[in-house]
Amino acid sequence: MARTDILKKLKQHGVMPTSQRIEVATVLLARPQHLSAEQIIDKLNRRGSRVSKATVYNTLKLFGEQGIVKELSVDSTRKFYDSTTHPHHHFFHVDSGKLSDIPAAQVIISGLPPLPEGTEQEGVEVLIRVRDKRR
Amino acid sequence: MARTDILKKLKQHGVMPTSQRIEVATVLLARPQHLSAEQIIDKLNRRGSRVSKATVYNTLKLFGEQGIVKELSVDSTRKFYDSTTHPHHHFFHVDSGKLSDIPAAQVIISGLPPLPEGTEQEGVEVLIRVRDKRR
DNA sequence: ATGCGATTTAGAATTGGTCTATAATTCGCA
DNA sequence: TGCGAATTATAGACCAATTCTAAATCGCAT
Repeated sequence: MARTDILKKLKQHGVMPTSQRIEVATVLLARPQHLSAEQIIDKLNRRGSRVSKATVYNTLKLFGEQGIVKELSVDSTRKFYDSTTHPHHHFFHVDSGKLSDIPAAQVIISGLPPLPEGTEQEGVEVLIRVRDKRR
Repeated sequence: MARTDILKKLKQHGVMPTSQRIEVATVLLARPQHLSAEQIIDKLNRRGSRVSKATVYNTLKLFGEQGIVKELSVDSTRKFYDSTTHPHHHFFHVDSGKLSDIPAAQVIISGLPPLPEGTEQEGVEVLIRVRDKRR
């Protein structure tokens, strides 16, 4: 994603594009991927960007709230940040801890009961837990 | 769940029924529910059972491994322990942090892609995120 | 240049959970 | 019934991810 697109995206979502936010966005939005905060910090350091840990966390939280990225709670030891925000599902590889995407487009879930009284739906997530085939 | 049933269940799953394990099982398996470790510790204390924090965690982990309860990672701040172990899905109420069950029986998911190469399926979880209806 | 709100920062604090070393309990068995 | 071995329980130290705090810095309109 080009720098100008990043800038546009931040503005579209009402986020002031500071240099640290641009750095974080550049790393995470580079491609469809799922990264933990720690992985993002590593990548930033490797690029030579000096962004503090606190800022990375603040920024990721802000991006999540503004819909620039999607927070995933798959593994209770850490959060993942997904650069793909449109609805989709995941495979979770339990041996490696890695996620991969399942496009939501053709997935149909039927036979669900009505939502609990007084609630409205916010999202549906399908998680398919897979492991290395043992033979 | 009566004490004798608890005893039977622990034995069936190859878990030696010590008094602490019976206490924890009694609290969690009382009904279909989703409790965090902290909630379980509270309930134990309120009943007057003195079981250490470490033992509660050890026990819950053991129960999870032996299929007596199911560990859920829905909210990345903590784990939930589900007294219902047969396959099913969940509503997650984002405002209250509470879970409720969706029987898996009649839910059908179609249009899923093949599993990633070299992997086999371990489980499927559908999570429907709901919030209070705003009007 | 100056002031001011927003942002960033280092490091402390918090939280959920695990580890370690010790103490207590239980088991197999003579 | 009693003893050593093995298993389990415990307090408290420890750990990793994340959040908080309070001070420093930035961007920019005056």
